[in-house]
Amino acid sequence: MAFSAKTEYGLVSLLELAAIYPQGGVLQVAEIASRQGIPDRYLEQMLTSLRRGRILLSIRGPRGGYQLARPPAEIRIAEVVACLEGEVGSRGTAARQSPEFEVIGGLEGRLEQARQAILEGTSLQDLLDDRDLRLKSQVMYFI
Amino acid sequence: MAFSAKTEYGLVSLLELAAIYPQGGVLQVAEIASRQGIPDRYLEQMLTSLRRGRILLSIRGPRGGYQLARPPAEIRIAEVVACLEGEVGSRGTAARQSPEFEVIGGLEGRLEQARQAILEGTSLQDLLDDRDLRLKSQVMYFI
DNA sequence: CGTAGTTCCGACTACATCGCTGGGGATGCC
DNA sequence: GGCATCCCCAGCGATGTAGTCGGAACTACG
Repeated sequence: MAFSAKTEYGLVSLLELAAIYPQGGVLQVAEIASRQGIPDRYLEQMLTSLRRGRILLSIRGPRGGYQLARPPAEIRIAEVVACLEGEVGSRGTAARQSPEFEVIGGLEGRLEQARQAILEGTSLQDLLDDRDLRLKSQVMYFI
Repeated sequence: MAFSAKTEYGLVSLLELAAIYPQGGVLQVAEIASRQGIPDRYLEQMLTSLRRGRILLSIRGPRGGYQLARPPAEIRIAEVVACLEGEVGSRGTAARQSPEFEVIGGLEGRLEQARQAILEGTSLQDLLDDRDLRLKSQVMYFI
């Protein structure tokens, strides 16, 4: 898996919220959790992270829930991923100081860069379009 | 870090061996370990994995050691990485079966594919060339 | 105003993996 | 035979991951 469970759970939740964003849609933790088969008390933490990262807005009290803070086209996946799996102090051990380790470090840099390019180049809207395409073809297959 | 310590250690060792491959070079675990500042008993395990993956040959007894099984240009980094961080049964938890999870899975697939393309497209010789370039510019800076 | 439905916050546990160490065995040159 | 080297595998501490829990804070509604 390229993503941790945390990241996956957060992303599917954002997808659900993105799908109903035009209607100013709000969903509760329990709704998303039960529909996606995710432990709700766990999902809670991801949505809290996303709120702190200003990707979600929360509404407290009865009839509360979460909604996107911005339109799906303005939410880059890179931002979401950073928000969900960031928070780890002192990334990695200080790289060794030999030419060989430097070369490997360069390769790692290129890998990270390629990954980042994809995540930066993908918006929540893109994933939503992907989902709608799948749903549509699924329906046509059903007919 | 894009690589685990295991993978980094294995790669720098291969780089050292690649540098002396034309002379049919052999190095011992202890030599590589001390020069790169790696715990030798740990490095031993990586080199054993690489031997099992037919990337290294080993010579036992006094004046023994390890050498590349093939020229550096014929060793793809993808193969090395797979050999070093593979060995984990049942890759990841079975992906959930909702359209949203499938979309995320697709994104993960694209990420893995981009990573794999880089690792497949890079040979040990490429990294060696990179290292030689760094060494050369380091020397010129020294002068 | 009270209550019930929610989000919010932080602590806790169980388990796996990672980085590393250690004990001995096998092999082979001298 | 002795020593240098690789070989195999067991275990250990620290860290991270996935998930659980108790309860406080907030707020819509009757």
